[in-house]
Amino acid sequence: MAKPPPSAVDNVVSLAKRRGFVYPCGEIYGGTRSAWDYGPLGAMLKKNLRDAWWDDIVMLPCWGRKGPDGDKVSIVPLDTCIIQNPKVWVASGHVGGFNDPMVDDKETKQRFRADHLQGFYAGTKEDFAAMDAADEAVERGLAKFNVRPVATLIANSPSEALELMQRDPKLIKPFKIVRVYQTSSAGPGTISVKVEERGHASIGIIKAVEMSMLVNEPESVLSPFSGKAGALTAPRQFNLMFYSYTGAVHDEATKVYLRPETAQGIFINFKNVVDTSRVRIPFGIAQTGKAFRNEVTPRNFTFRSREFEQMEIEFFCHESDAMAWYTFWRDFRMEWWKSIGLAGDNLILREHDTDELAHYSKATSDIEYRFPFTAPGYGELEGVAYRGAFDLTQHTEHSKVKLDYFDTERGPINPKTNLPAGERYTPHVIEPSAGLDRGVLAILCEAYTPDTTRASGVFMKFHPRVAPIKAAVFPLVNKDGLPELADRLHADLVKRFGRYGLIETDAKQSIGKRYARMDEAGCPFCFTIDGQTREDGTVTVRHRDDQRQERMPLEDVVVFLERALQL
RNA sequence: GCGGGUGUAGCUCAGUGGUAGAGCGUCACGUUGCCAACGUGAAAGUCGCGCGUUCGAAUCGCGUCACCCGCUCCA
Repeated sequence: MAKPPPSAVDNVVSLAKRRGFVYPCGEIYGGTRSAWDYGPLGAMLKKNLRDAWWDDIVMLPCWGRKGPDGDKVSIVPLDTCIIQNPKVWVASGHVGGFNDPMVDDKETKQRFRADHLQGFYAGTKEDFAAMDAADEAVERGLAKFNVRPVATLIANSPSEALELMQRDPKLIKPFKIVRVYQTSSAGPGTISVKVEERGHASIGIIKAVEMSMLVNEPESVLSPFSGKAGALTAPRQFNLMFYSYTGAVHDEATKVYLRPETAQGIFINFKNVVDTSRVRIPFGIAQTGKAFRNEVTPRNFTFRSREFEQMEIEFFCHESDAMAWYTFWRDFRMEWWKSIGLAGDNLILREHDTDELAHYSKATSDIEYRFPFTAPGYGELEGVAYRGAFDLTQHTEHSKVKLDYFDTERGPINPKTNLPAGERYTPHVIEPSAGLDRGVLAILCEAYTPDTTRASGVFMKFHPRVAPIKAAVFPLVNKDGLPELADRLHADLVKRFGRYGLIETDAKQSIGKRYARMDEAGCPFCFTIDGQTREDGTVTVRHRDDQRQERMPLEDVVVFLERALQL
């Protein structure tokens, strides 16, 4: 069959549906393109991951660890609107940069509008041995020159491109334009010229690079920056922001955008936070929330979807300390992902090359996970970017509101007071920006552990901290007073741990089947009440990962779980 | 968006023109003595959707939608 072989991610998708982690969105109406809903266990898993981030960033930043300045890390939370003043997205660059078909130069990382590409093509000197032959060819209307690409220019039109070439002949070296024909036999919108190449005459044409060429034969298009063939990506529509309208009248004046990232809500509230919460630089602002991007091609299960949740920190500091904070955050965030269960070789830290950086960034690294669908490559979980003062500067320019900071601990020492005179500056920003849904997906993929030796054939090896089901209590058989004992232990555990996750109990069917069911749901511990429990008050705990069993007194169960769940 | 492929029960799939199927899962009852045991029974699909061909379509044709793989978006 031509059907593609089931991939590792297919198995994860299948289990996710079967056990209620992830459902296709809008399924009963035929689905919504690449959108997914979280089922009971998935919603729990996602909440646990979000809470873990919140706890370790906002409640006890970096586990109480000290920053590079020797003080404990200071973070305050924020929760800003999905729909902001549209000017926010103009200032951030999202409106201007993402509404036209764009092309990237893969090598120089430069981006420009695809419809601004003008190509210059020339015939070979063999075709036109003499100047006169060239004139004759054009006059006779021989449209089908055997031309080859010489250069690509960025200009609004072929005539503007011609002007550029005439002003700067080096652009099309070694060709020289010796005559511009008034009419072109090569079609409308095309300029025909006579050129000279090292003494030989030839014909040249200037015309817009066709979109279809960028898509179908990128090798025949030269980069306007490097001149290399095939260096450009296909044109892409970057109208990535969703929009709507406020009020009943729908026109441009009432148009609003759904945020494509939560970060801008933080930047525009920088002054509010500084003025009202007694924070002092260095400090960070943290926020989780949904963001929306009208992706051209959402794909790979929940990896790239149009609606996704972010967990973002904007950490503000003085420029002189920024690199130290960048390194600190990069390393801490990597350590954090390891701590919640992505501890294996599938997680890597990748520092961006200098030519890969955005123009305003001095350093950026990605924390990447080797998903089944990216293997042997990796997909980004979190980006840690040193963004300089770019964002605050942009918003200052557009809003005319100064987003700077007066630092009383800096500046030259005032000899009279023997205190620093203070320094006013625009803070630099380190941005650790993580994808919550991607984190959940990575955890699902990492946890998925085939094991042919056990009945379920697979188990979900969730770290206890994020596992949706924290524990289960089973009577070995559904009689002889065992269910009553199980109910009692279950009630105790629910009372103590119910706020952190599900505590299951089940008396039906064989014990093996119930263990198997918990394996697939990723429950780390099963406590089983048996005949011996009635005699000496002990239960067995069954460990999910190695199926090991140990016996412990009933009264030790709570402490055991507290330790295992890191509470 | 382009190219290739796939849509049948919760999951995995069989069925190629003639009454809609299996395994697993789910639920109920019985049984049970530590890893999906067993028995009996039940619920569950207008075969992705629409139009066409045909006496008759899950099956053939066209269209459409969704998903998967490749190119691109990088939270």
